[in-house]
Amino acid sequence: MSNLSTTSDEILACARSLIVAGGYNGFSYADISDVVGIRKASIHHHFPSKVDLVRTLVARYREEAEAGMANLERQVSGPLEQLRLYVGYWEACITDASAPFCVCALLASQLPVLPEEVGLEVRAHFRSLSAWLTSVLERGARHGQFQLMRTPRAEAEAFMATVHGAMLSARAYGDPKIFGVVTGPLLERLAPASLQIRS
Amino acid sequence: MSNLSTTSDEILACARSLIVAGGYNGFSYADISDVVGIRKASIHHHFPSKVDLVRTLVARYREEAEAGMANLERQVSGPLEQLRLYVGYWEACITDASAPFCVCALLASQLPVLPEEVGLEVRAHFRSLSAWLTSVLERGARHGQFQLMRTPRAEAEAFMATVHGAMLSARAYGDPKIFGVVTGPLLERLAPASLQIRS
DNA sequence: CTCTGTCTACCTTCTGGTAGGATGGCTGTC
DNA sequence: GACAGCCATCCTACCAGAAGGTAGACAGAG
Repeated sequence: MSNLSTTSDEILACARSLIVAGGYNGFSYADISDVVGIRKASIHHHFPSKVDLVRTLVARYREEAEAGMANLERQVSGPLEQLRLYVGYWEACITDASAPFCVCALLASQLPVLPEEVGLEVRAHFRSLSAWLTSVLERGARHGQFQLMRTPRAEAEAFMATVHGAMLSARAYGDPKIFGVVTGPLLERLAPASLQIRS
Repeated sequence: MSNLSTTSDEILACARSLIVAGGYNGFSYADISDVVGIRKASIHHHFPSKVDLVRTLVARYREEAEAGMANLERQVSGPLEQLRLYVGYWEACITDASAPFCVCALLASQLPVLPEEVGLEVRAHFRSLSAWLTSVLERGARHGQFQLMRTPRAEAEAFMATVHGAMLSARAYGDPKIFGVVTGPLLERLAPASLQIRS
């Protein structure tokens, strides 16, 4: 508990970036071993199996995501501003290429070949993100800041799907700007210019 | 050239469904061998390397996609109806679970770990799909059937991203209906009820 | 008699995983 | 303070199986 970055943290961070690049079957213990500078067997000491490693990694990712949402709830008042910051977060990640894809979105695409335990964590992330977006949209609609054409839930699902699709397109084109092109209009549509003055 | 379904066609079809399930690193020659009922070595006779197999597979997928778009251009007059059929095609694929994901969308998510030749084909698909959607939206806007809030290109990118995101969500939730929930409003937004009468 | 498609048999490298030994810090006891 | 024991971490060495791929034999069709 002494140093800020323990070996197991390093392993998790490394595995995360490898998963973001290529998914569950896109990396091996040997890859981590190369990057972290540790033997394969030592990784097994921290995470007995690959499933353990990835389950832990996704669980931690989920915690961070929930913490991020809670933070937006506490520190940001306006629903529109909350969504803007959420999208802005990803725009920054993609632009600086630090983590240009959501771990759970990537893993979800391979759900059929994922170990069950990992799949469950991935699904849970989708549910919790969708639930938060739903609550933000609902509040925005109540306050008259958003004009929803559907139920908050449906709009939230569409919002989430579009953000994920925008990540994919940015990767496919190899152009971070496309993420902004796709997500920008999303916010404008929810809150037409006439309602945006107060934000 | 005698039978309608040659061995190499069977291999391609099998590989396609395996890729749709788990991506490039999610299947092996042995998996195909099991399904098709042929030895691994025989697969190598048709496709010397895995890269050959997947490149061919994606190239063929692209041909089919272009043929599908050309077909819509020829046989369907209204831009709105074209988009409706495009979305409906995927809705059907997802509902009957026959091919519940776009091969290129799935591969695009793993672009960083894809062999370069495959990556090029995948990108080409994104460009051609986006170009077709742009032209459909442009035509619809000219004819007054669509109300675009952005350039046709930007709307096309958003449309494509949302469809891909909807596939992902349907998979994540394990619920085909979510695809319709997300994509339905897409069309309504482009062509508000007041303009939809004629379609 | 060649060419296509399939086979068996084999190779090399990678993969996730295990066994067991060295090191070194922490704790409890005298 | 010295010492024993314990435990966490990392190591070397190994394993079985899966990965993609090759060599060469055989059968049948043209």
